[in-house]
Amino acid sequence: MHYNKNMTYNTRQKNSITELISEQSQEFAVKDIYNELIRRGEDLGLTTIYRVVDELTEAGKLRKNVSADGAVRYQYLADCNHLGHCYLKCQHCGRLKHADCHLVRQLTDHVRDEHGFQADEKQIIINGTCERCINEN
Amino acid sequence: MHYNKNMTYNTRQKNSITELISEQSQEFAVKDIYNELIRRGEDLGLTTIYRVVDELTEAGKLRKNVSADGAVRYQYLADCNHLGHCYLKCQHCGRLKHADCHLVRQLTDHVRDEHGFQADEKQIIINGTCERCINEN
DNA sequence: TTTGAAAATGAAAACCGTTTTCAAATTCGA
DNA sequence: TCGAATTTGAAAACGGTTTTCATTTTCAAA
Repeated sequence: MHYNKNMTYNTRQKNSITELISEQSQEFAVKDIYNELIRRGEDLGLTTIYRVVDELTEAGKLRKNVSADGAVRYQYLADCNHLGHCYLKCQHCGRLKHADCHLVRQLTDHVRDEHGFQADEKQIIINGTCERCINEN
Repeated sequence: MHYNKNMTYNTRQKNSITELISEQSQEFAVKDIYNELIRRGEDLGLTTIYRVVDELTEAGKLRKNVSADGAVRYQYLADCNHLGHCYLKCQHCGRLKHADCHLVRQLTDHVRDEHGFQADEKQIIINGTCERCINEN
C-alpha cells in the first residue's frame, strides 16, 4: 500500500515480473510469481514482487481477488470498461471469463430503475462453475 | 477453520454473540462484535467470537466477505436459496440488499446455455452504489 | 442433587502473509 | 563520469487469525 509510487526506472526485476504476469491467463498468487521466477534462475526478492503487483493493480492491469479463506490472488486484465459486460468466475479453477451480453445491460438498467441501485459495470460477478470444470467432474 | 465443530452446549457467550449478530443489518467485523459486547459489560474473549462466527458461517447464517484491502466482514443472512435472486452490494456503506428479479433468472439461463457457465444462484453479486448513498452524495 | 465426560472458554503463543525499514545497489539524465 | 533519485531485498515489524492447553462450564444420567 505504501510502496514506491513511481515506476520511473527500468530494472531487470521489474521486467521479469511484468513479463511473467502478462502471460498469466489464470488467477495467480504473489508467491506463484516468486516461485516461478526463482525456478527460472532469476535472482530477486519477494518484496519486489509485492511492490510491482501493487503498482500494476493500481494501474488497473491486475484485479485483486481475495477468496473467502483469505487467499489473495490476482488476475491479469485486458481493458473492458464497456457496458453489457460481466465476469463469470469459476470457483473451482479460479478462471475469470469475460462475457458480453445484452442481458447484463438489461439487468443493470432494471436494477437502477426499479431497485435504485447504480451498478458498477466493471464489478458484476457471476460465481459458478465453468464449462471445463463441469465436464471434468 | 479448526474450531469446535459442534454447538451442543448453550453458553452465555454463545447466546450473547448470536443475539447481537442476528440484529446486524450491515456488514460487521469480528472485532465490532467484540467491542460492542465488551462495551455492554459482557465478559468474553475474542477467540470465542471467532469460533461462533465460524460456526454460523458454516451453517450458512453468515456470508463472509473479504474486501480488496483484506478486511474481513460478515453479513447476517436470511434464507434465500431460490432462483431469480441476486445481491446488490453497496461499496460505500457495505449494505447487502437482496433483490428478486426475473431478469436474473434470464441471465443465468442465458449464461448457462450460451456461455456454458453454471451460475451459483446464491453468489450473484452486483457491486455498486445504493440509493441511500447516491442521495447522500 | 451429585457426578463426570464432553464441550466450551480464553489468555497467550504461534502462525503467516504482507508491509516497513533502511543500508546498499542501480538507473539514467546531465 | 557523476550523483541525485529510485529501486532493491534481507530482516524486522505488523496484525489479523488460529492453535494450544489448562481451566471452567454444561447437562444427561445416576
